[in-house]
Amino acid sequence: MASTIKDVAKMADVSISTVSRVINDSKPVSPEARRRVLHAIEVLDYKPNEVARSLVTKKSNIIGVIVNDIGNGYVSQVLRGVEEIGRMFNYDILLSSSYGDLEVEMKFANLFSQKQVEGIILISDILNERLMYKLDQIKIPYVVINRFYTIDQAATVSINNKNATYKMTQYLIDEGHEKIGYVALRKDMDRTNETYKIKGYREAMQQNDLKAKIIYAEGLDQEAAEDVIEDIIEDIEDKRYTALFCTQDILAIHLMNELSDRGIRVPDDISICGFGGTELSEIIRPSLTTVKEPFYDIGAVAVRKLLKSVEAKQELKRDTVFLPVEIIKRNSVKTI
Amino acid sequence: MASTIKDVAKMADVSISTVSRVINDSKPVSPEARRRVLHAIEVLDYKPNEVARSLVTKKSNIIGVIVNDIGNGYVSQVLRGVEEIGRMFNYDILLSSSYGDLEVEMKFANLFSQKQVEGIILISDILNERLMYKLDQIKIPYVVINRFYTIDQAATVSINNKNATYKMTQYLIDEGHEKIGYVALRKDMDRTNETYKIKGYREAMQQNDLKAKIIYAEGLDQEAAEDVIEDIIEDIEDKRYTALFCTQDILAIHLMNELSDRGIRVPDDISICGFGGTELSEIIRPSLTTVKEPFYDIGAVAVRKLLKSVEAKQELKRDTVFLPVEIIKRNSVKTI
DNA sequence: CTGTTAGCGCATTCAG
DNA sequence: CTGAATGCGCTAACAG
Repeated sequence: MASTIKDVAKMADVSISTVSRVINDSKPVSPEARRRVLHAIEVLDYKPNEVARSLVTKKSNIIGVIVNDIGNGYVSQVLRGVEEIGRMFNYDILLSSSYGDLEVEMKFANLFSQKQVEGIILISDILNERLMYKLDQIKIPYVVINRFYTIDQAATVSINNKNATYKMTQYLIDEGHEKIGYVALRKDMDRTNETYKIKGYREAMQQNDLKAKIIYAEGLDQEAAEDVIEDIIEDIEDKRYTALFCTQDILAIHLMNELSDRGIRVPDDISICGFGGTELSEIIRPSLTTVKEPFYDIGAVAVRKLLKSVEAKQELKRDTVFLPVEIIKRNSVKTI
Repeated sequence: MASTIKDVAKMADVSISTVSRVINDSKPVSPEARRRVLHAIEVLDYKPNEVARSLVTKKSNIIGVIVNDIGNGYVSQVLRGVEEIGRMFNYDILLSSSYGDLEVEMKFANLFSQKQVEGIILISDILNERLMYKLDQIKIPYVVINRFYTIDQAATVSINNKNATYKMTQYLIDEGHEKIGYVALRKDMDRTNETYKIKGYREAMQQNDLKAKIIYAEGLDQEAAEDVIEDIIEDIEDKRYTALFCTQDILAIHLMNELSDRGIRVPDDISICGFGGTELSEIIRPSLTTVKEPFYDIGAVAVRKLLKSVEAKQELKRDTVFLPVEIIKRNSVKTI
């Protein structure tokens, strides 16, 4: 059995209050008593029981993180930021993965609430409004991180999607491209960031007197990429596109694969760029020119926002913090 | 303020013991009392405080997971298994990332111990013997998951590395390859699994009267791949290798990239295969033939082993559980 | 079946 | 500066 504050008190021949005081440095203790206490702590290898402490202080120093899927590269990158900054604030992370099940997420919220987490971070690709409503009800502060959906009613950290696609489109134009297609994801579009992304693209095209052309994909996987390519293969062969700007790296990569299977070379025959800046985009050949989202920073800023409000005991501001993106210029885009 | 057991008792007009009994279903309660309690719980939206409960039951239902880096794909895949199975046992996960700092890992162990975790899972690429020693001392059961190092003194889950490389080598031979090189990682080799991997490869070669040839890489990154290729480029051009078996997927992919840069086609000019079965191996073109390590299962089995021993309150068996691997046949290997 | 009591390990009044 | 006493929210004897 691990030793308790009582054991230390007995050994140091003081009361448990005194021991508590030297541990927390909460009130003056005579040098002599302190010495004895410290010595006893050392000898007994005493470590305060955080559970007992939490019960009385009502501070668990734990935040809950509910993610869609830890195995997802995006999620785990954001999680890095959350974990590292959380730790700087002396908070531990209770982690759970919902695999997209909304009901499961609700259960986790309850569980975490029972474990007295001081706040929750949601990292997901889906939107769970009921969960947010519930968290509001039980008054647990939370920050939402969602790559796809636009969140308005909660504290969240994101990038300026419109600005991001604008910049990339402008970059392509600066490289001499005029026939640029944007491959968008058609899914729940009215509530997702895709709307903003398309706006940024359109705006850049318009301002350069270029014609915007949106190509819709039904998903991000290989199959979706195949469909897209089949739809536009003739246009590509007829050189009616010099560049394709994809809404996600993974889709861009699948597109490149499909193109390559059909003997179309990137970037010689057509330029491709992505969005995300995932690890993949760097390793793939040709390496992918892409918009780098600051995943780590998003997590870091979110947790900082959360914990600052927790520590200050004042309500979380329900706004969106926007972080800057970076255009990573690599080899999938050719200068014309 | 959230409601407590007292509030429920008062509202249901029973004692707190009765409330506790219906919550835990620990002792018979009259239907009438139960009804009233349940009603009160419903109305007050009462949720038991797990911290208080932990304090008295001495069960936190939390396990600590110390990882090298959550951002690492291997780690996050294993973590999936740990999380999902842990949850089946009704355990939550306290997560921390050490980024390879041994001292930091020691601190986490202390922290977790103070938070009364019931066990710890170590997922790492490095070896921290002091940490294991410490966990033994403070008597926290733990399971080690380490892709690289061979662990003998602790409970661990792994694959049979020798058998795995044997099988892949045999597969290559079955495909008609005779001049097969094995690209190994030269680093701490006497304590890592590389030794076993090489053994498996050698054995398969020997049994087929083929000459084994080990090529050493100094790392897994692009630079290391470049060095390897430079070392053996002439041998490759002279067709003195028909296949290269790489000790890790990522290295195989970098190798493929380097080869492609030099105009050598995979698998037409040379076959390549990897080890790991990471997401990358599937997406890359040509898709990589590889040994698939069951990352998810490794995590799942590890946590099951840990929790079974915890629940049974009997000491963890300090052995290695071996899980089967699978040869994934894709397009980077050509039949000769 | 039920209520009273003690106590988990600790922080924090309140006297001294 | 220090100790005794109280209670955080809950479970688990114990007595009825």
